[in-house]
Amino acid sequence: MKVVIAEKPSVAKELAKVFGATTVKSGYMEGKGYTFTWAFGHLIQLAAPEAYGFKGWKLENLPMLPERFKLAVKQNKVNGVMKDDPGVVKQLNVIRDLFESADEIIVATDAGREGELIFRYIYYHLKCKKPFRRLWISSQTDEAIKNGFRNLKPGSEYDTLFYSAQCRSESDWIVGLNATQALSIAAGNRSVLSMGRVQTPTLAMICARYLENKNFIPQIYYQIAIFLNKDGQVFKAISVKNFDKQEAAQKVFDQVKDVASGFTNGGDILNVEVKPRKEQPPLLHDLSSLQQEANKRKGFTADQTLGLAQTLYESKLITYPRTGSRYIGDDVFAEIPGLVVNQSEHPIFGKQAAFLQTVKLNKRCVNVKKVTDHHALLPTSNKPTYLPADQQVIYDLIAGRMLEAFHQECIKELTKISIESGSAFVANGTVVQSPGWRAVFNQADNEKEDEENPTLPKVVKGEALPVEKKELLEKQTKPKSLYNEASLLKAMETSGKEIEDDELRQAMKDTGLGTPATRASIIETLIKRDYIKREKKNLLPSEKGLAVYDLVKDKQIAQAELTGLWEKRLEEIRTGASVSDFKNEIREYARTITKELLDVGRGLNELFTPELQEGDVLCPLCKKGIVRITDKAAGCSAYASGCKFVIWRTMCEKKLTDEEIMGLIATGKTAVIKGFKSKAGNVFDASLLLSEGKAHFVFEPKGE
DNA sequence: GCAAGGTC
Repeated sequence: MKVVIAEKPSVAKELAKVFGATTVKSGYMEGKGYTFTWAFGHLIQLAAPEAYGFKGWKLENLPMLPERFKLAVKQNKVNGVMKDDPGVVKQLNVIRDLFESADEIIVATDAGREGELIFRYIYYHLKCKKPFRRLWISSQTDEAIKNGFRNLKPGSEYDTLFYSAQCRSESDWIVGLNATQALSIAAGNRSVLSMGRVQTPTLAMICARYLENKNFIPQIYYQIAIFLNKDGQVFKAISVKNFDKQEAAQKVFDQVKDVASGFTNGGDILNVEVKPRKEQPPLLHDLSSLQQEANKRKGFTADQTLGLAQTLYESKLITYPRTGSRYIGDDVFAEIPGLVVNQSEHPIFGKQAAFLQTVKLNKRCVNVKKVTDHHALLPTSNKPTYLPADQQVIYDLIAGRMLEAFHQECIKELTKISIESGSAFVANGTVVQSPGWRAVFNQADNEKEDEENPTLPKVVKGEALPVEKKELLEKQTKPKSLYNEASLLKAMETSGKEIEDDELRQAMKDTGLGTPATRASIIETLIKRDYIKREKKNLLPSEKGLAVYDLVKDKQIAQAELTGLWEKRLEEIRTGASVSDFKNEIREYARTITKELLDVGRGLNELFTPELQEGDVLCPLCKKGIVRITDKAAGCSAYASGCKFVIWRTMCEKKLTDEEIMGLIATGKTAVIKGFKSKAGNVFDASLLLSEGKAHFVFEPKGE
């Protein structure tokens, strides 16, 4: 018997269908001498530090560098305790039994690095020794599946792909877990200060943009606007030059030959330039562009959009959503006319669907070389009947984008009129002559230039027109806007584009920061860690996020380029380069970053220390308010009362043991002060311990 | 209590 294992149930079922294996069993399907089973993504993952004896978060464990990594079943948290995921265990048992009875395994996980890892981790975890061959297809049409099965590859051909995947996985573990624990421990182990190859550069991007925006000093500049009249139609022209100084602008303003200054026709038309501009339709959606569009239009978060798309996918209304490709192959293109027909009744774009049936389809999105693990998002041949409003929005974005992508160019006419009236002016206007793909959603093009005319009258070179009005405009330069989810997702995708090195940039372009499937969860992680928060549509760093950013911004772990560097090496490993060289470098880097973070992380203590104001607490002895003294250089704060007792606490002070506290209490007095709030938002109770002329505040975070 | 990567 041959056992086919897919990455997810939907793919296994598609494959089974093509083979006519229709008997449905628990966790697999069978027929015609084949069984088709599936995983749910990563069932097996690298074991947690505890598996290597690293118990708790302790300085002496760091850096954690397991000699050989162990594999473990994916875990879930149940009532605060990690347990093997029961659904995963059940499916693994199915897979184990099938593998045991198999003559041969056919690996049909997604055609990519992670797909290979998903299978190999299961295979090695089960200690399976059966021979396996690899199915490598990037679409699930019958033709592609049949072809793929006729061309199964020896499993060993993908060994180097597995090594690169394993390196990715282990490196993220080594760097992420060590850096996280190092920073958290250094900052006093009061909360999780997570770090990672993807999340930290993402945080850095948000913080850097926030600071740039906040510290931006707007420059004032001046322009002059004049309004000309052509047979009753008024249009606006702007001075060609911008002026930094008001006086210079005023001088030009005074020279304008307007009607009020006694010039009947003071605007000389020097030139009229008319240029057509063709706008190609946008590419089909991948997950990231869908998330961006849904965020821009409807304010959906990346996470919401992913969830809605997943539901539509499970209802078989759209193709696989976690795709990073915006292209399809010729096999899928053959199905497009039918899919277009399906949209003919659609209330928003049914007419355009009907129109598309009468013209030749634009093949811009058809390029099988640009199809990666999965092709671009499309509606399926199933027609939705009723959908909840939010699902409908996502469905429409996908179906509408399909119509746009195969539609015709939008043709615009750009007109530029050059005018002389004391000095040089220019009037710009754009007229859409043929909307083409823009007719699908019929939405205004929001990328119009500043001060542009909606329509311009027909004027000819050599004419002179009256200048009816003039205005002196005071303007300000604007900072780059804060990140919102749409612009952040885009920046995560293309962070490679700002890299000079060509090869690096190429490696970066295919991957970006994170993957389509994980970007939404990276954003959610940053929010969960209190590093960033949503404010209206924007993503803003918190005080905690900024403090962490400030400590790590110059380190490699905060650079988006790190992913590019890794990708380049991983690709080399895939083509046969040494695995151990890379692994050794990663270990070395983990030692370095651990040391560095342990060192600088102490600076974060400040974040977790309550801010006391004078008068907040009265000294139990002299009844006077306390004052805070901070010595930034030493990284210490002290609190002092007016009486002979000096109340103090240093930031870097060792936490007192229970015995020590009991000893203090035995000799002195205690007072408990409740509910201090630190900058990071943690609430503390403090015990004030008085002893031998000194007193200590002992802060304990609440509810941890 | 940690990463990033999949997917339900």
